[in-house]
Amino acid sequence: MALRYAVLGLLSKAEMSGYDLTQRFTQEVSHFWNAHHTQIYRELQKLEDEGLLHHQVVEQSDRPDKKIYSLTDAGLEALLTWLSESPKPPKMKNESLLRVSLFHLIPPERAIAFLEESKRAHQEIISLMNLWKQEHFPDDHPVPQEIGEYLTIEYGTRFVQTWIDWCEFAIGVFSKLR
Amino acid sequence: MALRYAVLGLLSKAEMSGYDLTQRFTQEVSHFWNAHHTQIYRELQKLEDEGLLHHQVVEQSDRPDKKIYSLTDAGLEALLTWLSESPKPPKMKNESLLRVSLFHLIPPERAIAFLEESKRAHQEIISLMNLWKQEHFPDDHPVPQEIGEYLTIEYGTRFVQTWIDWCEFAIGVFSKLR
DNA sequence: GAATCATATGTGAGTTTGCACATATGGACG
DNA sequence: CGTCCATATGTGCAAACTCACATATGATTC
Repeated sequence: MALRYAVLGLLSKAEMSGYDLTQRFTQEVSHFWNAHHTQIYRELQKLEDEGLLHHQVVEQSDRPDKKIYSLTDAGLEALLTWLSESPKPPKMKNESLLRVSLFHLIPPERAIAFLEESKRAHQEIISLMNLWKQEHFPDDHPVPQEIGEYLTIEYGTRFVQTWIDWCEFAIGVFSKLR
Repeated sequence: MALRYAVLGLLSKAEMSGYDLTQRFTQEVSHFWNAHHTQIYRELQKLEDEGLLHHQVVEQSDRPDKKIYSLTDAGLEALLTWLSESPKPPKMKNESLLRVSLFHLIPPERAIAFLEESKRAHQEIISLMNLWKQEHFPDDHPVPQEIGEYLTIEYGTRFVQTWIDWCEFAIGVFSKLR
C-alpha cells in the first residue's frame, strides 16, 4: 500500500516517466525504498485508473516514445492525506543478520570472511553516498524544498556507517574466539 | 525464499511449535525478521512436504495439543547450504523515511512533531532491548553457541540508537527553519 | 553488417505476504 | 455463569512482489 505513495511522492517533485521512476528507485531512493520496473508500470496504470495520475505521450526521435506522468489534484490530495496519518511500525527483513544469527553453525574463519566482505561492500556504498551528498549539498545546507532529500541521505550514510562499525565489532568478537 | 531459512534456523537451535515460532518472530527475532503466524503455519507445512522438517503431536491436558517441529537431516543440510551462499543486497522499505522525504509538503511544526514522536517510540524500544540484553548477557560476554544472538541484539540496539540520534539531528535542522 | 547497449514499456505466471475470519481448549476473574 | 485471556492451529482471499520473457528504437562499438 505504500509503493503508491512512493510513486506519488516522486511525481510530486517532478513529472516523469516510468523509466525515470525506475532509475530513481534504483538510485537516490534506494536507501529507503525499492521496486522492480514491472511493478512500477503496473502501479502507474492502477493510479491512473483511480484518477490520481494522468500522462501525456512524448514523442522522441532518437529514443522510443515515452509517457510522462504527473499528479492530478486528487493525487496530491491522496498523498497529503497519507502524509498526515501515523506510520505503522516497520517490518524488518535483514538477510545478513539472519545469517549472523546462525553463525554458531559455521567455523569462525567463515564468519569473519563474511563480515569482512560485507564491511568492504558497505564501504563502497558509503563512498558513493558521500559523493552524491557532495554533489547535491556542497555546503551541507539544503534549501527548504530539498530538506527531505538532505535528511534521508544523511540517515542513509549514518545507517551504513553503523553497519560498518558493527562489522568491525563483530569481527573483533570472533577474532577473540579463534 | 528466506523465511524458510529463518524457520529452519530457529528450529536448528531448539525444536518447537508454530506458536512458539510466532512468539520468537514477534520478540527476539523481530529486529531482523518478521512473519505473521498464518505465514509460519503454511511454511511449516510446506517444509514438511519437502522433507526438511517433521513433527510429533504433543498432547497437553491444560492446553490445546500442539505439533513440535524439528529439523530432518535434509533440513539441516539445506540450512547449511544456504548459509554458505552469498547474500543478496538488502531491499530497503522504510515507510518513515518515505514520509520524511516528503516533508517539504507539510509545515515544519508537523515534521518536528512526527520526529519527536518517532524518537520517543524508539527510546521505548531501546529500553526493552537493553533489558533483554542484561537478562541474556549480564557479563556482556556470550558463550559460543549464543554468539549469533549476542551480535544481532548488539546490532539491533545500535540500529535503533542511530535512528534516535538522527531524529535529534533532523529536529535540529527543522528548528533552524522555523 | 552484427552485436550490444541504453532507452522505453509492458505481460503472464508464480510466490510471498497480509488481513479477516474460523475453531478449539482450559484457566482466571468477576 | 459468562466473559475474557493465553494457547494452539489453521483457511480463504486479496494485495504485493518477483522473475522470465517480450518488444521496439536508435546509437555505439567491433
